[in-house]
Amino acid sequence: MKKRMLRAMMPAGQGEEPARWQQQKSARTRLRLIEAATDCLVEGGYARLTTQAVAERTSISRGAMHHHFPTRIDLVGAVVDHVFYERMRLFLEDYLSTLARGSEADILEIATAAHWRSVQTREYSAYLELAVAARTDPELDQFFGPVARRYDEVWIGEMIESFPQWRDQWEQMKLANDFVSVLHMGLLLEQPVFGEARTARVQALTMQVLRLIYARKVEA
Amino acid sequence: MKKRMLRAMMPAGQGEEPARWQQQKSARTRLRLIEAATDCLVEGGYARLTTQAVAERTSISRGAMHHHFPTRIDLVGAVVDHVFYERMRLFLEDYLSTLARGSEADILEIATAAHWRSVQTREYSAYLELAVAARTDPELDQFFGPVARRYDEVWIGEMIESFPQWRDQWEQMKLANDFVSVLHMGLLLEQPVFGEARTARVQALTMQVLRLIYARKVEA
DNA sequence: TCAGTAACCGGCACATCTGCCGGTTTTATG
DNA sequence: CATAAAACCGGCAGATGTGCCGGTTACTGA
Repeated sequence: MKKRMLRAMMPAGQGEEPARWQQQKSARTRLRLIEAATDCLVEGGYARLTTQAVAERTSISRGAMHHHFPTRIDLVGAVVDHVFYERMRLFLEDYLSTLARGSEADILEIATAAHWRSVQTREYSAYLELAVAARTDPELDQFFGPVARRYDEVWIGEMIESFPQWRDQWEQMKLANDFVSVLHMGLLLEQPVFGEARTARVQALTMQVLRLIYARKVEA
Repeated sequence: MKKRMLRAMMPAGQGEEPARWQQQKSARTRLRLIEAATDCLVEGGYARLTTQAVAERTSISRGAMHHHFPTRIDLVGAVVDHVFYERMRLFLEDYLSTLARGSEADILEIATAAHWRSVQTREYSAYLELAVAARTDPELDQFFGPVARRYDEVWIGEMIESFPQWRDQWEQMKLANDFVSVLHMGLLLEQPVFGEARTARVQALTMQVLRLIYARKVEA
């Protein structure tokens, strides 16, 4: 089930804790470093994701950091994996719990609202920073590109599992999915200029389009 | 007419060339610096927009640069103005010339295609870099935010002039406009993952939605 | 208990970028 | 032609970031 799909995005060596205490401590330190690096990313952009800042923030010496991540790009690579994994995990957690709570709204609206919330998380901000930076930084893209494509595949599988209603129209579902992804990303970036009212109107339009796609009133 | 609207976005002191040769030379040097800075932005992101790189690229000494732009942020501010101005100018140039060429496609399709092309220009890449960097850099946002809002206002005026067909439904037009802006931005960023086929499908859907908005088949 | 290994420490050398400065050349003006 | 002003030059100090290294401490396994 979902857990198996999500697991496909899990960063290597982060499964259930192993018996060795040293490895456990190591994993905990790695995670602290990755989390701090993500903070830097969100607060200052890719350029301010610096080894020094991460060391200070975690109170971990640069030497210890060098032991876990010999170079900056090693850390960045780990951040890429972690951000994608957390992004999907957080969305699924939110979506499934909202669904379980049994809202009166229909599933299309629940899913879209959950996706919009997921786009406003710090993990998505981190993703955005990485995506834009990868456009101009081949070294980063070397990590980012493959993981992004993998994420896309896993995501599609996840959606197929989560939306049995679209069973006999997977193509429509994929289109609807791409549509919302693209639209929410742009909306997030234009939000500061648009303000609340215009943002809400575009979101209302989005819902109408999704219903049209589902009802096959527009051709995919 | 359009020229007056566009002029509202023109960077200060860049009108018709003045008689003084020295001012002319100064303006030319400033422009060379700004253009080079834009190149840096597009090729390496906001972080790689560095005074050194600009100096090297233009073969202008750092001293001379310091005369025109005392600090880096001064240069960045000029870049912001220039990028927004050029972005609008290029779109209008493309759109109006396509229109004048008298294509058989309808105006909605022409405008949307022109907008998609405009999103793929280096000026739009520069805009994107600035927009994302401004999210985490207050110093940059101090320049970017106001200009972005101003651009938005001027753009709306420009659209009202360019689309008399929407005369009695400006609200629909604005919604359609926001919709396309947001969608093309997201599409540009997701393109590397989506590939050509999925990108084209979302674009086809976009055209259908625009026609529905125009025909008032969806409520704004 | 006693090597051996993993985790951690902090300093050094090197590179890059920024802001600032004194000085030089070119153009404008009376 | 002389004087001022604008445009240009290149070097300096200071700050920041990176990779690397020898050394120290904590844990592991025989």
